[in-house]
Amino acid sequence: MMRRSSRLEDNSESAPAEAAPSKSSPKIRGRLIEKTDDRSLPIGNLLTGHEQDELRRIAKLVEYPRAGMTIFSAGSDADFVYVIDEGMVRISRHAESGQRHILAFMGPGDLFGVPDGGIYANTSETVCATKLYRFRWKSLRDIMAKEPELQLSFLAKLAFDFRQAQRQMVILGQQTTYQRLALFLLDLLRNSQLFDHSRSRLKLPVNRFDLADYLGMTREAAARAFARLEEEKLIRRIGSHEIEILNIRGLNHLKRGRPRKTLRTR
Amino acid sequence: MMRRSSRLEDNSESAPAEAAPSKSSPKIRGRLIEKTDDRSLPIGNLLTGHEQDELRRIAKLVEYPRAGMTIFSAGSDADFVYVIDEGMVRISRHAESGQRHILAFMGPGDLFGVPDGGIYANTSETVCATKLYRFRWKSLRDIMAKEPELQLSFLAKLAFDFRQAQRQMVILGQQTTYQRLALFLLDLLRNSQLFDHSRSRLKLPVNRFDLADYLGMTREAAARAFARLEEEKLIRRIGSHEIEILNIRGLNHLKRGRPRKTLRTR
DNA sequence: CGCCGACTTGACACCAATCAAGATAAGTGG
DNA sequence: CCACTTATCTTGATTGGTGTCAAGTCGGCG
Repeated sequence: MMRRSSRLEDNSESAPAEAAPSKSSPKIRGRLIEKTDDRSLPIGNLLTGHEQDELRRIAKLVEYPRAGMTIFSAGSDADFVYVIDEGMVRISRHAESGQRHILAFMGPGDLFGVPDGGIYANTSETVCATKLYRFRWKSLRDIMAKEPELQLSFLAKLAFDFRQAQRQMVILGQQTTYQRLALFLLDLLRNSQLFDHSRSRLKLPVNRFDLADYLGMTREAAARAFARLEEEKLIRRIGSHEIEILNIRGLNHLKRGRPRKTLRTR
Repeated sequence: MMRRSSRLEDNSESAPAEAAPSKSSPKIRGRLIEKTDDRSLPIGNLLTGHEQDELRRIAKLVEYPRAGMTIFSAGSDADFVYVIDEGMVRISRHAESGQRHILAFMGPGDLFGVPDGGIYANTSETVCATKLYRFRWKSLRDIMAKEPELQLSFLAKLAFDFRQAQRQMVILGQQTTYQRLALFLLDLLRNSQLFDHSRSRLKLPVNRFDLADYLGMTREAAARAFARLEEEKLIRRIGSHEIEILNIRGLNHLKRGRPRKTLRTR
């Protein structure tokens, strides 16, 4: 919505998506977007080998007990970098028009808050109760300067987030609302924390607000997109935060279909 | 493009945009996006200090004499990483629907072709005659493992591109076609190679095809957006690749205005 | 001069943003 | 436990924007 802008260039971070269980929904820790590497040890996978000890020295565990808490705001001085231990965070920014845009949902093991010119480019808020490892950026930089391996994992994380951003650009740029929603649901399906294969039930970790701002549409459009997918027997709504998947192949087929009418042959 | 603003602490890099002179337009080497640092030595700014020698050892200068040549395609094995010496390149990807989407325009000094799991995630094509420094990824990785400084500049480049991608996400997600176009033009204005302050003339380095695919619209929508800006006395079209800027403040005001009708107050 | 590509304009239909209102669920206090 | 309030989600009606199809213009090049 609205809000204004921000304009800072960018910052932040990255990637995947996860979502936030609203208060009503059960607490969910799953990641929206699947990654190939194991995330069982949030810090662990960031640091391989003995660098981990170095990192732990400067890490501080901080807790945010409720949803909707601000971790940092766009434009403020960026002293810290964070790695999620538990919970979920949304990275957002406001366009000059005031519209909020959610760039990514981050889950356990994800890193965010990389400074851009000394300040944060994005805003970061909890989406549920969350525990974070906090690193002073200066200290982290010093360690990285001595530990090429650590830098490489850092680089890999950044590269992954970058790819996610590019993927999201393509999604935002060219699909209809229900196609974007279908893509989003397909991403969620890959998360075993959210998708119960045996019953074909999928938990939706984000509310309609965040969903709409992430997919570049309004709440109403999101609701209508759900309605349309239901009409076409692809899904069945159980509650606002849970659906039953009726036809995965149908959902997959959607994203291959022509965006609107015919395929442009440029 | 986008701006490249300035804001990276260190160095910079990457991403943004430049454009391609179409065959009809005069050859343009300027960067779409202005950078603060001198680019006389494209490789130079990637490497500070003696790492430059190491890099030059494994660098090979390759030339692509014409526009529209493919440097690499998405999905192919990624053996090389490139740094632009001269010219312009567009980084694109195709959605499952078949639509092309241009993720970024890259100019001198920009780095691209970072592999993702051993293959290229995007396609890269020349937008005009171009000279590139080519690095074997394996070799570059070996050097980086020994040179933390080099890794840092690499990281900074990646971080900059990432921020650009995030900025583009916000643009794509929420503006109308003429607002997106206005933003694009404002970015171009920052490039002195393209904008003649004294006459208020701006050269458009990209054709309507690339423009539309970069801003997430059709050629027709792009043409109509130009027409609308002209109706509102903000610009005047001189040719399809050159315009006169009549009201910069008006253009700036556009991006702050409400996207469509009223400001949503969520 | 005629072809051909790039660009522009028009007509039309459809989608989605908006505005408004209702339905459902959650939280609060008695 | 129920009444009330509030937030969230859904549905409906309207309108404007933009994709699509089609036609026309402009400019370069043979």
